Amino acid sequence: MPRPKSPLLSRERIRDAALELIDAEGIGALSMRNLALRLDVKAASLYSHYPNKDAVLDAVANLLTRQVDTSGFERGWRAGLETWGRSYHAALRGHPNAAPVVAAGTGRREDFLAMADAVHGGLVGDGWPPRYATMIAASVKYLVIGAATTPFASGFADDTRVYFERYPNLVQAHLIPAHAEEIDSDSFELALAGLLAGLEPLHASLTAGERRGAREAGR
Amino acid sequence: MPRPKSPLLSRERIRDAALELIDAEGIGALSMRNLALRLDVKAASLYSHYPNKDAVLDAVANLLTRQVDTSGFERGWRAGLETWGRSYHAALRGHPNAAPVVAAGTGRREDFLAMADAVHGGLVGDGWPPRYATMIAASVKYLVIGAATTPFASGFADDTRVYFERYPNLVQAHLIPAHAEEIDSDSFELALAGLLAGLEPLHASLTAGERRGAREAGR
DNA sequence: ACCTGAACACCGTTCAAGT
DNA sequence: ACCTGAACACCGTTCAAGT
Repeated sequence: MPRPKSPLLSRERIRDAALELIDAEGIGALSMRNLALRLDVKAASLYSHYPNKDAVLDAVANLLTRQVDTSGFERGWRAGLETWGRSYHAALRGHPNAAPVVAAGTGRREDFLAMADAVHGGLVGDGWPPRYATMIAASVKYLVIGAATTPFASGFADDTRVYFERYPNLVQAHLIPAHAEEIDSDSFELALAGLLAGLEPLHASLTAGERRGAREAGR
Repeated sequence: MPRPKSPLLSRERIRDAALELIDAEGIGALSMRNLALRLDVKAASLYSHYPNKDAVLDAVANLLTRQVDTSGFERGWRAGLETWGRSYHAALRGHPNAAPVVAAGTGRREDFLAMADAVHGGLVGDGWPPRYATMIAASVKYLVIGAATTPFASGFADDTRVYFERYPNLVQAHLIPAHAEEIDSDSFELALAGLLAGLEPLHASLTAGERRGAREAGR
């Protein structure tokens, strides 16, 4: 049945189906043939809408990136980083199987660049010199990506008894799967809070004159 | 030429060749057929030494994990985390193409568990309650994995002029490829220093009595 | 313009066969 | 025990053909 009068596919439908497939069966299950099957279509048809598989993955990554909130910088650099970090983290934790997709190849994705630009602007706008703004944005991103792609507690074997003899220090609550998610989110919050607390004196040590100079040079 | 008197392959030779291949051509180039080619052998031969491709990748990950130094905790929790974080980061940055391999599936790898156990023991031994030890170890791991798998500056297009119009805030030094590596390592150091500085008052707020109690309950 | 069938060059893995 | 050839069920991608 070639060339139906109303198209069977669209870029959005393909992208959404790809995310569903990743959520349900993991990144390993996302093949062009498998994706086509889900859309009641043949694999070759997808190439009428995306040039290749990577482009489909980019569309998924952009979709998730657009959920990230960078509006908090209106209330200062600290509130901005908190809002950004938490919403970024939440977007990835909402689709854990897709997190590595979002983490990869960030540098040439449209919506990632828009996000990075907003964050950098927010930091420079509240007095951080551009070079610090770059490093601080990178730091928070490291935490988000690390937390989303390798949650600490998950991945341990379900049968914790295996560990008892060889790894005495690890036999703690964090090996109990039921606590895993809570410990992961608490760890992210602790790290974010710790980092922001550690940056506070650095920001304070910038004199009013240095802050103004940084703001002017930043644009 | 089946069954030579002295074996052509060994687990170590296969694992080392896999790392070389990943370093030279990236993770995408590591196929069993390609790996076998490099060892002057057929793909099926590899299955006499490893049950599957994942096991080869685990061997590579374990090799890199064994380079990580957890001895610093003898000089206190802060020195321990610095030594651990830096050596972990350095091990992954030395093989950037392999970093995602090390990041994945950590929970059931022998050498990762030994490392995590040493870190946890070092933190609890210097007064952190077990639950905090878990979260702090997770935090530093997040930074290391995030920094190693998605270096901030890399991945931007070489031609930075593309960004000028649309992303005014991003047109800074960090878009210059020559500075990328320096900014990445500086960012990691800033994040680690910030996090440790932020944790200091938390550790100090634990009274001597609470510290003793934590140490006793931690084993 | 949009979908299909068939083909190409790849994969990971298995297994009987050789020594 | 260790290596091979051949096969299986998969991949991503291309392209002529159909309407």
